[in-house]
Amino acid sequence: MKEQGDTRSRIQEVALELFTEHGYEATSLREIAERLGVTKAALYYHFRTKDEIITSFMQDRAEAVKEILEWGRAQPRTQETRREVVRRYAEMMARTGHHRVMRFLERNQTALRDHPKGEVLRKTTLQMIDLLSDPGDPLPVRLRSSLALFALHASWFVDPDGPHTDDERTEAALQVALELLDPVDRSTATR
Amino acid sequence: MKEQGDTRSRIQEVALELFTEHGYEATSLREIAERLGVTKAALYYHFRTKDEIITSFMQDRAEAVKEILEWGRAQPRTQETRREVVRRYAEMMARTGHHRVMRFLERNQTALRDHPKGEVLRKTTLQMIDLLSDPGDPLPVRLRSSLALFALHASWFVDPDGPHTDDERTEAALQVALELLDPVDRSTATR
DNA sequence: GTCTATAGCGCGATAGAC
DNA sequence: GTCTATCGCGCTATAGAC
Repeated sequence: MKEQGDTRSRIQEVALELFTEHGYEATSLREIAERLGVTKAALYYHFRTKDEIITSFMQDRAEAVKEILEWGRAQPRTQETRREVVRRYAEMMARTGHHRVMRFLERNQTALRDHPKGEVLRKTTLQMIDLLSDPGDPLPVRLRSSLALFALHASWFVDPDGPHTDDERTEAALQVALELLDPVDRSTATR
Repeated sequence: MKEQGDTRSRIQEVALELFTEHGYEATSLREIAERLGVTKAALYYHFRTKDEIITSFMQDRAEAVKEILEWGRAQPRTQETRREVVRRYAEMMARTGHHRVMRFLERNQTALRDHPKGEVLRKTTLQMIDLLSDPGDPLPVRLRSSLALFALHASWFVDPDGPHTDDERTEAALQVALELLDPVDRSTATR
């Protein structure tokens, strides 16, 4: 996903928005073309299929997650490593607009069920959860790990009309995710 | 959604499963009919449109949530009320299979974007969040409320191949949701 | 690099027999 | 209550002109 304003990038930009807003299957190439002021056939010059449009931006998102994953696996399996993994994920997210692609993926889970790149991206997310807790841990622990990761994504869509800045969203996401990762002992804690 | 095995119920059952698994738009009436061993035309005897199939099971889910919502609004706006709202939601969920319809809704967000019943169900969920925290509360608080509700749904889909019983899922969901609702003061808490 | 025109297909939905 | 047969539509994708 380049920031450049060439036709190829503009197609990706508009497609990601429409696919997220109205759904991948529900969005026709005609709609994308109309929004851009060109015809369907023009899109086929830049992308060989409708599928290739989404492949193009899911690819590098999966690679960004894999990078964090590999760093985490090379570290000792401590709680501090887990905290750092979450911090790196949050930082990457804020830096790359990762959450926009994740939202697209989330809202088109069913349509992308058998999509190779969708599967890869979903699988890396599951591996992130397995890095934040052990697969054999009790269900509440597993649930908290899943929610920690989900919190990072969800923070961008809570109170969408609220006055929250991007920095506030990143900070809130990180705070809540870290809480979920290190639940305090409630039997001795003060309220 | 009756438990009876008549054709109408079986259509709803199969449709909900396929719509959740492969997506509403991606699932054709032909597929549903084939799975049931009948023809498309037979479906049209029981439901006038494809749309009506999903309307039929989203309707009463929205009403179940509204019931809890109305009870909660009639109570004093205390933390104990909020806890009880979450408990009642969890109980209703375990009792009615609510989570299956919520998962369907979640995974077909885009397709159901302009669907009247989908909007109602989504709106009642947002109103639940507004019951668990004030719309003006700081972002982390809002995020926790959203996650509390999401935890109740998500608990059914974490570790899908794990050995967890329905009771364990309900209990874990409730525990984590209540934690999110009443975060302890970490500055004085013991780890 | 973008156009017009169209092929080819599967969809939701309907008509009417049994 | 379920069948066969079919209609009309909009979709992805392609061919070939400019």
